[in-house]
Amino acid sequence: MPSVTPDQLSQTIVDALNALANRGSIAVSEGAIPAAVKVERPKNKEHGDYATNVALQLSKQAGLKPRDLAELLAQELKGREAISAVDIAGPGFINITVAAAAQGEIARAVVEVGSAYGTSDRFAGKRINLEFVSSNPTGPIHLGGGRWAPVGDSLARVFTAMGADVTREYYFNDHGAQIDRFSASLLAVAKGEDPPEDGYVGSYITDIVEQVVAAHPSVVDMPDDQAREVFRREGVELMFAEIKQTLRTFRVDFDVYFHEQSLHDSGAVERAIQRLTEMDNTYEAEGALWLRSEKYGDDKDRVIVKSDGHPAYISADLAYYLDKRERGFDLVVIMLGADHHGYVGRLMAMCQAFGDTPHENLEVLIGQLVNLVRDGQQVRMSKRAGNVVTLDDLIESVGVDAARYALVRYSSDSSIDLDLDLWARASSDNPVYYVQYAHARLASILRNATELGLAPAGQDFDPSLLSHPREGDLLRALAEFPRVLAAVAELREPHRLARYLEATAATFHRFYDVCRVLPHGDEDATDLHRARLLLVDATRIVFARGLQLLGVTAPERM
RNA sequence: GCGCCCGUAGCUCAGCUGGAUAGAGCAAUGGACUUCUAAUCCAUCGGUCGCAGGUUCGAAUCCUGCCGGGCGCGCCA
Repeated sequence: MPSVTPDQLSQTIVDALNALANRGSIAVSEGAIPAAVKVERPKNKEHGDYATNVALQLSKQAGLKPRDLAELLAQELKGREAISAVDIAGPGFINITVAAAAQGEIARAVVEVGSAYGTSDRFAGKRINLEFVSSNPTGPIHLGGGRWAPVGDSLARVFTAMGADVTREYYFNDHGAQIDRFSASLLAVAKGEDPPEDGYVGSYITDIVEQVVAAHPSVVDMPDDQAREVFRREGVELMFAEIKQTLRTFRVDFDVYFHEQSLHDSGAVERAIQRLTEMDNTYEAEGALWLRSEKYGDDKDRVIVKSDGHPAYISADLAYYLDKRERGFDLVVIMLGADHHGYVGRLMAMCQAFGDTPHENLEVLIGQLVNLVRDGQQVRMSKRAGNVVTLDDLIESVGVDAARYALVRYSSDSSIDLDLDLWARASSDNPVYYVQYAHARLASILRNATELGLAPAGQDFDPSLLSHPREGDLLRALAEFPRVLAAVAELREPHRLARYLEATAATFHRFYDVCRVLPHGDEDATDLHRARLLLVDATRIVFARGLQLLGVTAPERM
């Protein structure tokens, strides 16, 4: 008997609908029957293992009352293999109970494919560029951009699991006025002066000055222009190194570190502007060159070359986007903090001005702000950075696993307050420990089984033995995993994976509480022991894979 | 003034892109370890889903208008 996943159940229902239509039992036209129907897991256990609302959806077209259509469909489904009971409830829901044997097969199916379980080819052939964090090299990574570090990385991992060809990219804004302010700030501190207006402050500035002076003692005797240049070059280099180190510590490995300066040096900016001009998407006015962004949905037209002849900030973004597309990416995703959401309109307009399709070739994801809370008080100032809270602050307070998990656990649409005391705690209050503990427990059972010389059921596996309600719950949870990964990829929402793992951890702990896996003392091992061991094996695989996709370690012991 | 995000239990947040009696953790109270990790489990308590309309078989979810909070609205980057 094949295993029953929600997708397979959906297919079974579609087949049943087609059978009814072909027989003329329902008057639904060929194309009206969907390729897939919604199969849900009812919250109420009395509503079976799975439920579908398809009778409610199709009743109007079929010219039948929902319950009558449900009745016809239920009769059609009843004879099907793997389905043990079909009931109609409420306005026309069809509640399905799956045969234990078919459900038990899920354990075998998971173990057979191992860590590949849940992957698919739905993004096969798609080349995706993910740009995230992209914190300026004028200071440590702040939490606005830092929130995207684990989220973007996790998305990359899931896209890859869906067959996509993914590039993680970090954009260094190492050109322009802010870098000037940065080097001016370094110089001022070196000379014992107050930093300039809009300058950068914080102990990290002093650190950099000390390092630059130590490496280049002569800098203190240079004229300001020369000294500023040394501070600029060396200071930015030190910030690059520090940012990369933070990311490495955080287990976020970028494939490309892209420097804004290179777009200006290579002439890419001019080429992009020329391209837009050829497409009649620019015009000159008031001494500046403008992009016709309003025509493509932006609030207003935007200056791309200022009246002083210097390119505006957006000009590099034009060139950068074009560069990504020319490198062959079908989809360009840019992840920004909420403080940059005002930029979305012009980015989308830019995309369209190049002849591309917004939301298809370019997506901009906005992450709301992250606050840190300690002792019930919002952490406002960083020792390091003076005016912002940094990713390093979070990592130092709670560790890499908890920091990654805490940032990836919530919808990016919500601003969040992270309680540092909670996330630093090694207890069940802390969701990351709760999930990791489930994995450690599973690993422990498998370890003990090995010591007992007991192996999971193999060819002789009898899936119908896994008939305990807790086993059914756990099997259905495992069957959800592919759907969860698909939702994460489609919606670009990795927090769904974290929530799934938490719910599945709870399901597993409940199973563990009442279903003894290994034989007691000198008891002989039965087929049930070995079947449950297979289920444990499958569950551990899902936790290991899920945690890996979140970039969080899956400990063997805790 | 305009735009984006949020508003769900005392607190922190989910809610499978419209489904059935709205969920979890924490906090509070009371239980469960001679057996695979108690970093666990069970029970109880806790709600006008910000407010008001609308759409339909059905709305926390979609639409409109208010209220409240966050963040933005530059020839800065």
